[in-house]
Amino acid sequence: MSRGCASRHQPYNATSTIAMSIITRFAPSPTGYLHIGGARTALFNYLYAKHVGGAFLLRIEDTDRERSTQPAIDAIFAGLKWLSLAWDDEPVFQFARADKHRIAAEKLLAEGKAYRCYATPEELTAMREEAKAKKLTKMYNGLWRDRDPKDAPAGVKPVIRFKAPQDGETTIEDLVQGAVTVANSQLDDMVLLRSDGTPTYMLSVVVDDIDMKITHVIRGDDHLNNAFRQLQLIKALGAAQPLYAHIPLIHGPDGAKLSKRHGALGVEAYRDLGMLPEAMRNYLLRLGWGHGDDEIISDQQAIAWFDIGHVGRNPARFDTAKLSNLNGHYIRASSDARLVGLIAPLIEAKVGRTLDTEIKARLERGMAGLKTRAKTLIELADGAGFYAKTRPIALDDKAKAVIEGGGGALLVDISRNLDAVNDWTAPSLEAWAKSWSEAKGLKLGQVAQPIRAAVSGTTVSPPVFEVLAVLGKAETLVRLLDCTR
RNA sequence: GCUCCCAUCGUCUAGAGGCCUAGGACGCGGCCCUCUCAAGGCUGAAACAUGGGUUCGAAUCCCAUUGGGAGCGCCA
Repeated sequence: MSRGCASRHQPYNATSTIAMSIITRFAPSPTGYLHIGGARTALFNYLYAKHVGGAFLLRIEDTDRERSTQPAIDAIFAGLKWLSLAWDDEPVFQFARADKHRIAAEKLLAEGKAYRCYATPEELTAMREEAKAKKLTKMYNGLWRDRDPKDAPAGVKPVIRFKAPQDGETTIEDLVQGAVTVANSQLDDMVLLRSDGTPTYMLSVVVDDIDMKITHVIRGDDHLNNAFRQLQLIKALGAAQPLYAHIPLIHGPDGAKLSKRHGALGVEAYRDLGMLPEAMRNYLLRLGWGHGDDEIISDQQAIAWFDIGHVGRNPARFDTAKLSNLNGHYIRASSDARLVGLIAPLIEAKVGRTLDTEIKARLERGMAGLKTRAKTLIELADGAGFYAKTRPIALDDKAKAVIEGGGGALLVDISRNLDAVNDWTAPSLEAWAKSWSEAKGLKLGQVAQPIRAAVSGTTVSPPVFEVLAVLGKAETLVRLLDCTR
């Protein structure tokens, strides 16, 4: 292939042995549902791993005991499964690995690469204010960095801080952003172990990524600034550094950050909105990544084509209209049987009873005409409702107007003549309607609309003669007669 | 405020110095098809943020400006 593997920023030969053992990971914190940005991050990690024949791992970052919840963990699993983003191996739970993290911190302490800090919250606040006044980025001023531990105040439990390099600079060769350099003087000594002995996120991520042998860290670019500190830590721990790919965040339709308070729905919300998982995947893939003029991209193609080099560097806005369009495409492409299975529960909830096999068979026969008219499964279920309703069919206002506006008067005549039609197929019903309306001096629409109104209860439906064929002669005639009374 | 990142139609994007009179898709307008509504086909309007360089040549490379975004916790 002429594009793909050799990405623009990739600093190594992708065909080397390293490509044989690529491992990516998705590492959400279970403090809420799997939101749309997380889903895309997971998708990119999954696709890249599959593209190179590597592994895609899942790690639940549940070290924040206050905010992590089991329902959130379940939601993440459910969301990934719905999207068919299957992870390899068992998920890793970060909190369960706290001992490993602590040992790493103690190792650094023993090697003089970390130190105990006894600064009080008041001192920290003062440092922050001083840093702000001096127009500095960093906050911690190294108060305990070189102080003799003997000076430690009694009764204060210390945190362990990383002794970060103070001179020089740190550069990340980011696969998406390119080389990004920051002066070490901008980075302060981060906390590794809290005073209660629990590890912080920075330490846990680094240790886990090392132990899980992660080769490619693909995540939101809100982590780009963290990457510098993490890289320093990795070096201090003597581990091999991973390759980073910081992908831009997804914004809301108005360009503002997509947050939980600002329209960032969980993937299950899109499922409930009637979106198909393959539409979601296709949409998310195209948000921040492109492959020439291709828009409709199958899973197989996505795996074959996905490369980090073509991930865009600018944030993308979430566009519901395009998602809907894609969803409509995938609904049309779905099998009739699958769609019946997906909308049956929705229809059942609405009509208040279980659909029997006869109704389901009717839905399947009518599906070809229904599915070109829906952008979501909700719309599909709405449009299919009349096939499942029991008579007499309730008419909506527009349908009522058609019947009462003169259409109803034709129905007796129509039903009597239809009774004589023996070849009950859409083409022959249409042929009958054309000749009958011509004979009566009416336009086809003047005949078709009253029939549609009576039979579907609405003024919008699949082609009406197709509907009659799907309904069958008996059901059609009783529905027509219902409207003549 | 400080550090870092980003900038092509309204939106998602193609673009790797000459293939660009800037392509595709969604959305929007028109036409066709037509029993309604869709789908489909054809078609129209619509963008390289601004200013300087570099170069024979810049959407593309460099700098500045402007505008967005992210991060600056004993959160993750």
